[in-house]
Amino acid sequence: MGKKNRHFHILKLIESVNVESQQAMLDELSSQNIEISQSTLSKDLKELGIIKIRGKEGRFRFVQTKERELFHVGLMLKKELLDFLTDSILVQNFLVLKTVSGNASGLAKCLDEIGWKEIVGSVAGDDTILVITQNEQDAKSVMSRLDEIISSR
Amino acid sequence: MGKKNRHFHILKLIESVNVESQQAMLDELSSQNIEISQSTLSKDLKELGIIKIRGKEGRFRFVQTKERELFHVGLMLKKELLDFLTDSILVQNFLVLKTVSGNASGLAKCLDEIGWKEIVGSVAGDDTILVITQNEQDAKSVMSRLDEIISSR
DNA sequence: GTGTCTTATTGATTCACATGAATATTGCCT
DNA sequence: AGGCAATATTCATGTGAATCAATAAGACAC
Repeated sequence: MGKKNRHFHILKLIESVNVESQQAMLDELSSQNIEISQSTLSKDLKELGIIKIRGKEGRFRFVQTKERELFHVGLMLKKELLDFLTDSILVQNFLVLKTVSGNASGLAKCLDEIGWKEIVGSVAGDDTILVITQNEQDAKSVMSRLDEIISSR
Repeated sequence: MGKKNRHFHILKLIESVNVESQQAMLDELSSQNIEISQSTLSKDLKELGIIKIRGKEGRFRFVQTKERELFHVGLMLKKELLDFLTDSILVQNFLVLKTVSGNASGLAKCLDEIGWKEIVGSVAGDDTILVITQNEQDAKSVMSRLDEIISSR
């Protein structure tokens, strides 16, 4: 069972079951045949941006912080969604992004969430995204930021 | 420069420039500051399913085979798109797949292209895919195939 | 503060993957 | 067939990620 899948299960876990400690999580995961050590779990939680808080009645809960969700979105952009980007064209203060068919909307949403300040908004079809910026400078900036991420893959 | 990005450039290359040998490719790539050995290129081409054929006038060309494009789609499903799958629900001969918002269409297209025989067709919205099969048995089969891929990530 | 339960970090290890040099194989021309 | 150019494969190596055991650090009750 891979790491990604384990993360998926951990996220499910903190939403549904009431776990109050990492040990409880380990037990739950174990019952799903996911056997990991406490140190690995601790790192997983860190990666996922999950923290422990004290809810009502003094009970503990684990929740995912917004910052880290965003961090996660950033990773997603880097590792996955950009694989579907096939072309980018600069047109004045617009950036036209071409993607593998069907993936424009997903990539556009991701760009939205990441909230780069240069981007005013975007419209997505099936395989094309129109990214709108205030001026040509900003459009260029977005393009180079994307290029940078892409070439590091 | 990562492998994925290199693959991207190689695919671009065989569409635009007329390269008739791996050596020519290496030179082209080199002019883009991508320096790799011939053995690495050979492996890249294999992964991408690119073969050498003799076109008109006896000139050689490199093209991507359909089989390998499909293989690539399979990898994409495995490595990337399935990350956006958050839930799957079996309803008689339907499978309802929930995804991260915006990614339903991309995943559905991928499933279409992969052409599993159990799948009659699919409809995708923003975050939901309805996969239609002939009967409950087929729907179950699709679900377990997806599960298998997911848990191996 | 002390002790205990919980979580984070460190250090060592393993493992998979990517790569290039060297070599083998293939395919083609004569 | 022989020989050459192009491509594929093998083998050894390096690198980074993932993991766990052990330990440190932190939180909290008393």
